[in-house]
Amino acid sequence: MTKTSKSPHKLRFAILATDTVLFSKDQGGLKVLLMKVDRPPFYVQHWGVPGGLIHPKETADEAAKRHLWEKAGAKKFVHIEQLYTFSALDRDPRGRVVSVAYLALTPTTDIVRRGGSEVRWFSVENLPKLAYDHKDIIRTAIERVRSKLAYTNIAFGLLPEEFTLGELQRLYEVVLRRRFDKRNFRKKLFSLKLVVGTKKKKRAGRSRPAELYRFSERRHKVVGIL
Amino acid sequence: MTKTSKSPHKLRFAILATDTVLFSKDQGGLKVLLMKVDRPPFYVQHWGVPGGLIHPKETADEAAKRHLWEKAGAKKFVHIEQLYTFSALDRDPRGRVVSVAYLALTPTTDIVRRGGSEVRWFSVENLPKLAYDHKDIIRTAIERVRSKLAYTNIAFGLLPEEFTLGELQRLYEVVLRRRFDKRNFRKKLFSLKLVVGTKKKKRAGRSRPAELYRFSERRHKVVGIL
DNA sequence: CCAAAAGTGTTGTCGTTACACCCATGA
DNA sequence: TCATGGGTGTAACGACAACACTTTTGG
Repeated sequence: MTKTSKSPHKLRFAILATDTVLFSKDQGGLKVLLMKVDRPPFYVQHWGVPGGLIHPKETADEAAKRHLWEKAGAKKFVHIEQLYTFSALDRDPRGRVVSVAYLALTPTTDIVRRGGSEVRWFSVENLPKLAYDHKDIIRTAIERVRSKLAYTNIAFGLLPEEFTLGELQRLYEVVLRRRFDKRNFRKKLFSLKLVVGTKKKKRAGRSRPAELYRFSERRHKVVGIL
Repeated sequence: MTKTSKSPHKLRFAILATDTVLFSKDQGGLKVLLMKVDRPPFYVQHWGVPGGLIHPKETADEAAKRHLWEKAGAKKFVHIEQLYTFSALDRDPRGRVVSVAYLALTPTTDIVRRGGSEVRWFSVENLPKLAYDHKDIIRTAIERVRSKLAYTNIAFGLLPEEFTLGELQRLYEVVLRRRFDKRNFRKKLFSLKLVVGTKKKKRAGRSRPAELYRFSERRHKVVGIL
């Protein structure tokens, strides 16, 4: 029973937006992409996740992808999924805005600078002042990523096509804030046939070169890992 | 970065609604509450889940609860959670309506008849013609309930305060469409301390009376059951 | 006494954990 | 040759699966 039409203006009180939490990782840990928001009187020198209005002729998914590209210059995100819809009355002090939030993952920290506001990656451990309800949105997104690492293969969204098992394990360790046993971790990935070895080696620094692996499937798949 | 205000009318093209999939169970299995929709030319003799507009002064959650009560007379639902936001352009042929869908659970099949359209419980195995995208919404809701039975205690939403372990097990069996071993099933529930016995007995028909149990906590809690 | 569902323990298997040493490389 | 991270197997333990008989009641 979705309701109605002829749509008097009174029914169309709300503005619809999307907000997308885009994650990447570097050796330090999980990063979120934020843009500077500088809107007195409420949000001077605050930051927020990229987002914007949904247009009349696009779905929420389309809007999320478009804004990621237009606002933040992020194009190569590998995974995007709907996160939650935030509808608190006062989430935007300027008026009623309902936002469909998304979670996206990218293997790189490269972003194309396009006009507009400053864009930066922040460590999730050390976020700046956030505008609107973006703190809630980001918290929800972090919880989602954490839980999904445990029972899906989404890690592929945060790693390049080829990676070492050390990199993969470090990803799990920094995001989930716990340590794993190297041998058991590898055994699990192999027994689930989640990764396959290429024959290539990657040398890094002064230590023994590691074999490069790739995910056997690079689409979202639920498989109990932990 | 939720956007903007002063809100010219052009920005407010969409109508916001909620749609709620309310489940209950009887001995046959999972039931969904549907209301008759009779809107020529598209949806003659179709059915849909209860829902309606979000008001300017309420959140999506509030709207979902209100409509469950106002439209369907369902008051005693025990659990409600946001499911997914559906925003396809043509989901409502009369105009752009974005719907925040909810999933709710109730232990009883009682509903208070209030004015308006006919309201009925349908088995999820045998749904009628559905209006709008309600087939998608219901499918999504069924998947969600199934997966949540496996790793949370939401079953409490579908059972009365006191129930027998046979009832609980049958609930799992009909919803997940598989059989469980009685002893292992009970062992698991006890070892997780999910249920506690009252001393009361329930006699049913001509067989041995079963002890009544209750959930040790009746709030949503994630615990690996299966 | 028969039918129907409730209730109760043990054993084998398989997955998870814990654990320590050698290898290849660059400095 | 030393420091760094890569790579490998095994044994103990615990969780899960399989399995059958006795109990209580109403008819």
